[in-house]
Amino acid sequence: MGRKIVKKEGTRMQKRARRTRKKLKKAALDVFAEKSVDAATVEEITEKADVGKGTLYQHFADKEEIVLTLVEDAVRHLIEVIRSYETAPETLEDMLEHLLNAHYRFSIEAREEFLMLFQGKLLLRLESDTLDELEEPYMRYLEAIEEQVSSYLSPRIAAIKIRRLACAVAGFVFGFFSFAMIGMKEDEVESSVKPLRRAFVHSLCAFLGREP
Amino acid sequence: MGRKIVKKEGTRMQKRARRTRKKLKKAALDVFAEKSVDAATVEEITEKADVGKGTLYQHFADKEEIVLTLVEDAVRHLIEVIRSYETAPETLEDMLEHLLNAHYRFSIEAREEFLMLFQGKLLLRLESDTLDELEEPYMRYLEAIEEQVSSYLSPRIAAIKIRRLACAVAGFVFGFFSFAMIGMKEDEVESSVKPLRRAFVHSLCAFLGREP
DNA sequence: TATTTTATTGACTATTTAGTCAGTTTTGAC
DNA sequence: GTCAAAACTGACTAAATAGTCAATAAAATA
Repeated sequence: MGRKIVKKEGTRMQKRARRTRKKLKKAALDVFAEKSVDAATVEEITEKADVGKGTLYQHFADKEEIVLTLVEDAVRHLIEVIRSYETAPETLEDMLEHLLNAHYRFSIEAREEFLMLFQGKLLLRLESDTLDELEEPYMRYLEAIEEQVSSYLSPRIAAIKIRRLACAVAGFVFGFFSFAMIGMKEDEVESSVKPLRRAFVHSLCAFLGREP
Repeated sequence: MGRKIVKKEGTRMQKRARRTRKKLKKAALDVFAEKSVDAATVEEITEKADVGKGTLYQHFADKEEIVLTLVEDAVRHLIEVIRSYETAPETLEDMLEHLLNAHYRFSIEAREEFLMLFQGKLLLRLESDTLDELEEPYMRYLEAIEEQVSSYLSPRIAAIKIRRLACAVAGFVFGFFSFAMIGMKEDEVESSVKPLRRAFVHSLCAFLGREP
């Protein structure tokens, strides 16, 4: 019934709707970064967005859909950051260093997205009663990492090895920050990134350097 | 009021209570391994344990307390595994390899504990509205890793560097498995552990090998 | 066995929360 | 201006869920 059909390419009205949707997404992201997705409530979101509760349901079918939307946005953004560099890295080592840097930048500049993405609930799903629609963006993310490194590798290198590399990169970044947030002060985290990055990059190169 | 005081060191009755408590803990662990702690319900737990709902509240003050208890148990168990070896590793490299092995064994042999421990919700808490009582076991865990490696290191080495190492180990293990569970098949995960472990251990040694 | 103490139970309450919908406001068309 | 369409609203409903408590069962004691 009340679905938006008619008209077509309005201006004022559509602009308003887009603004509202944006406010909702921003508010939801903030909430999801603080609490687990399960613990967050729809009213927290709409209140933070300063809109009525019903408005959320005009823009999203249910809570699940806004989560999915935000995760997809965040992954798209992260992939963008991963793919962006002024000059293409020369060597595999440089590329890996770029990848770790990119993740670090992302964790700083898009803190909320980073926190939301890397809540384990989203990752460690086994008997997922929730659709694995949510896994799909994460797979795209792994594939984006693989795409970046694969051009530096002999095409003879086994796909599984590249997959391992991607898991190692993603896992290390995500895991390290998780524990660093518990065990370190803010500034210690920052100063830890550089030396560990070098060491980790070296190990990954060694890993790939062996037989294909 | 209804608190267990009197008597002292009963037998039949206390045994029964202990059995019930054990059933509750086992059931709760299973549930928490599958769903996020937030999403799990008390009735799911008591039903799985095959006891009345009220029984849980005789053994635990509230949901929070059973979570905390389980996390503490699991961390104690993980630390035990980390500390156990027939012959003490000779070198730092061996010790690091042992640590990664221990984590892998733990993830297999105590799958439920592993999954519960490494749900991001438990890790990535910032504005924790929940008490940071939950963080304490994780800190103990980091410290247990530090304790293991520190005997191989010059006492002049900076504490922050050891902390970084611990975060790197914990983060890598936890993060790698999280992503591996999405991106790999069961058997691929297993075969990926060994080569990555070697590479990672090498890099950590290199990391510590530099200036103290 | 009769009595007391402890453990267990599950119906019940109070609260929270996802999702709805009739009514209101804003925008657009004429 | 008037009317229609779209966006927004928040009180409301239905369902779920944490936690309680009077009643019951099991065990210990005398």
